[in-house]
Amino acid sequence: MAQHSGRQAPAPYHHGDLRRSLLNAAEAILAEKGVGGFTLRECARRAGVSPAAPSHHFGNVKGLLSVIATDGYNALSAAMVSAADASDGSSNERLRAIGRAYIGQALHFPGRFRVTFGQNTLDDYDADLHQAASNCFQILVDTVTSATHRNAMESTMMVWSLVHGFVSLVLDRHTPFMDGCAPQAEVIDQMAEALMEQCTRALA
Amino acid sequence: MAQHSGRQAPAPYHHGDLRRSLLNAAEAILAEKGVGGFTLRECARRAGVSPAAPSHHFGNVKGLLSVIATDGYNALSAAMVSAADASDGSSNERLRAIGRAYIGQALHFPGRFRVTFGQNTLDDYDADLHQAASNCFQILVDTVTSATHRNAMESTMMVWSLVHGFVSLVLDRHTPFMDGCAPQAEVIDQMAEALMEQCTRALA
DNA sequence: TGTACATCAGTGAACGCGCGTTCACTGATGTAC
DNA sequence: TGTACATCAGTGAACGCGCGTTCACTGATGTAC
Repeated sequence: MAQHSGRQAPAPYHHGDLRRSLLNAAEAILAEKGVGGFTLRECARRAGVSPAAPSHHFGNVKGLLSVIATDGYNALSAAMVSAADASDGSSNERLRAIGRAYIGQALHFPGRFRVTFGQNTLDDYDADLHQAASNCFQILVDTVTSATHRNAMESTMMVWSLVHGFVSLVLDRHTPFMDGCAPQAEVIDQMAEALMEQCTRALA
Repeated sequence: MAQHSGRQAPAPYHHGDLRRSLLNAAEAILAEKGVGGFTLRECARRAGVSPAAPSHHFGNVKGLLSVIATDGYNALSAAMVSAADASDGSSNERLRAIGRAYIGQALHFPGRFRVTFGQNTLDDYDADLHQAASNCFQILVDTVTSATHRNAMESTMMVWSLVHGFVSLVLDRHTPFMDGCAPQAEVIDQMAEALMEQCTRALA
């Protein structure tokens, strides 16, 4: 790769940052084709390296997908926390904020979302992955709990199921509410907002 | 295949009912491995025929999956209608009944559910498929509409997202509410019931 | 500062594999006369 | 009823393909002295 203009982060090795490039390529493929359409060879191809290169960074295909899933949980946790903190601070607004954050992360990073929450073909004993998933769920539980007087677990699953179902339907193109009209982000956002509104009402 | 005891439906051809056997095998594979793990060859293997046999009934792999998806929509429609009719008839009970029916179909026939609602690799121009999907959605819309005074489309997406998200999380093993305890159907049913209760409250 | 060596990132060819589909075929079933 | 023929379900070998991973390797970078 030729260097572009200006000072960049020093390219430490041959490629620069192949690990990052491979992860980016992987997310792009996952977004386009889903987990079932992902191959390590295409990932290498898009990053411009030989098919053997990824093994130096991730071992094998499960290793790479596990890293993406872990990153996905951590990014989602960070997005939810910062959205809640940026809200007006009422427990209800915090709840809506993390709902929006979940939907936003899924729709903006569908590749990551699909491997994070899709049918699990990852290493069941990856400690980092478990920890990241557990942290993420805890953020949801805590926020929901402080926004409702109802059963905490039921309320949490209510919120989670709702936002998870919505983004799943949107990503998988089951969107009859958009019939005909081109997939405009605005229509989706409005619907998401309406769902969160109904949801907080149910938990009030 | 040797005939078993007693009179059976007459075996019309060589295999008997290969078409049905292939569909059953396909659903089993899809339930175990998801759409990404499905192969036509394994399907033929499980049905006990050569790899070329399925092409006589379905053309190719997309053809088979499209039939399963169409069947999935039709079975879901039938299940929702009969559940609603078997309820006490109040619009709220009808709504809960179809919610339960959706969850029940998905959890009892996960293979079918995954291909019906998963990331779409099917023929976009399959008229039967479109019709079945459209009918199915209409049943949902009609039932929801008569159970709420709120915006029909928003309410419909609320119910659909909720049940769809819940079964997706359960099928993909994201069930922290069952932490540790073996996956008991009872725990899942209780949670589903609680979610439907909260949902109908939101729409009341 | 120079030099020898260890480490490490990436190469490219090769492996064995299972896949979807095609093909000419076989043999059973159905039908016209 | 018998017979010739058409139809149809399923066979099994073969095809070309892309896959994940392995392997010995190359050449750049880092380090000890």
